[in-house]
Amino acid sequence: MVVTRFAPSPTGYLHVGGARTALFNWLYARRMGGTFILRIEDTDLKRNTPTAMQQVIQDLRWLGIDWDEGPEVGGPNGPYLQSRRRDIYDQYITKLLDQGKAYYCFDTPEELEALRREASEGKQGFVYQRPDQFPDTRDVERARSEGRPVTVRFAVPQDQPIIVQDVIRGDVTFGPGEVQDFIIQKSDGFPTYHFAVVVDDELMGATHVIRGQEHLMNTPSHQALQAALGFRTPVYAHMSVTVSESGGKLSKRERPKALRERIKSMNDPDLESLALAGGISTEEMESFLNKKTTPDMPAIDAMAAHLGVHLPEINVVDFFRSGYLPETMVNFLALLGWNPGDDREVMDREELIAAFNLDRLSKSNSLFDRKKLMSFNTEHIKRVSPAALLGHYKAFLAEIGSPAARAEDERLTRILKVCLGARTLEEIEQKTRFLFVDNTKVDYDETAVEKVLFKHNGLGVLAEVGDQFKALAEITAESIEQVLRGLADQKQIGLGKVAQPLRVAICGTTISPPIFDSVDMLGMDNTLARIRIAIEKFDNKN
RNA sequence: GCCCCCAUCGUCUAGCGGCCUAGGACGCCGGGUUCUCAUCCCGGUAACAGGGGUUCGAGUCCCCUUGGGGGUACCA
Repeated sequence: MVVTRFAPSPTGYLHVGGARTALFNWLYARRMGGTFILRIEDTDLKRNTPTAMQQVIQDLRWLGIDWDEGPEVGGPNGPYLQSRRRDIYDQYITKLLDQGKAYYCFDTPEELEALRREASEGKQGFVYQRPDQFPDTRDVERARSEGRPVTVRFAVPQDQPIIVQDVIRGDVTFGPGEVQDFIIQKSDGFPTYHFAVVVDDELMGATHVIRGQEHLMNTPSHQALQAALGFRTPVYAHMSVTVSESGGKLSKRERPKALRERIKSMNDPDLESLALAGGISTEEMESFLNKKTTPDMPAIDAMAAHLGVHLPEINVVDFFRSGYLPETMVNFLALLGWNPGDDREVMDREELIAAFNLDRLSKSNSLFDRKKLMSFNTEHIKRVSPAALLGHYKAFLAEIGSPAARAEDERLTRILKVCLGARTLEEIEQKTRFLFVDNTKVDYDETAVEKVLFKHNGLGVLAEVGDQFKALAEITAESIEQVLRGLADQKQIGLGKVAQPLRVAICGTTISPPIFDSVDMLGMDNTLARIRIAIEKFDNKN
């Protein structure tokens, strides 16, 4: 029986790197008919944010990654929040202490820092000196009374090499002395990650640990701990890392960075109103631009929205808000460091599960290519069922607060149908926003008006279109098409010369779904009203 | 500094000693379809990081160099 787990620390939204790790573990469990566990690693009080767990859970749900054990669903090996498992960790810490396999330390962070600095100045690696005699309980009491911090360190056996058998990388050997003693219990009484992960993976029965390459160096420590506690060693798979276009690990810092660069590239940014939009002070803005501090994500998002700039998506929720489908994300993320071994690329969850295995994971890092992601999204928009697409679209509209969110399903279905070929849901929303604004509130694009209405007798043609529409008995996309094509033929001009003025009149821009559908969806009354308004508004200016 | 991992088109990758004059996809460039945008169709461009071995034969195995990434926390 295969048991895998995803163990995020709740520090904020789930980012794509974490989503990929979750996905690989989930795919493997599903492929093998095993169990997938969600465990929250909240052992660092300083880093945890209260809502982060909910955000991570939401993001996983959106992706369609479900868990058999974990928060909200329970399970036989709970609790699934490490902060609620303190007594369990304490038992094992005591055991190691009693067996002389771990020892108390009283160093202050400052002392350790000084030792490290000294080592690096001498171009030496820092090695913690294990005392010849381990402190006893009296020493602990004395240290406590002196106000010194008390931590517990694991004494890593130094006589044997430790071999990590990684399914992706093969055997990786760490010589004796290369793995040094490390803290397993912090001075606040919480276990460190290294300890909690080992205990929980044992107790929860994890058979396979699929995680990022950044954990490879931690693995010998974990194995030493497993040996000392008499635990199994799970199968390890250290995946390649996903890097961003700007080089380096795909990081949450990219969004603030992109925004900062954008602001700095503006010749006269209105910093005051921008700070206001972000809900931060002008001092904070100053500090942000000088790379001293970074406002929180909502502030960054708000400022980006205020400027109308598109920040690179990093968190799963960013992709949702940009109009990507969960199917796209799952497919694309799965192909970052894995492939099915044939030429298939566009796949749904079931196909991925059926094809997934651990032997086809690649060793080298991969770059997150947004262009390819977009092409995958185009494919999935065409591939998912109309009902599923409608569901995704409604969720998207609600998330971004679009006025279209209130539209009936039938109307939205029509919109999706005529927008097939769109690359993102955002594109569809923007392209059909004109359907949801008041006739008098159409936002006319200056260059579009200039280019289409003022040239080639655009307004004149528009007036004729209006006249013919008024005379139209039956109103369907087909009859509208007949009118427009007939008019173009009659005037010996291209259809574009007829369609574009009409498009600008009803949409305000030169971009919309096919004009016949656009008119039909808007309704003839509204169309005639907008034609009249456009002519009144622009005729005298020509 | 030390330790570890990695290395095929711009990008994701196929390739597990001869099937490779290196395949696919995205991008890009050119052409076509079209009422706009997008889609769609056709064509093209483009890679085995460098140097040594091993072998009858190396993209595929070994070593070195270079480059990239990661680790070196009372973060996970």
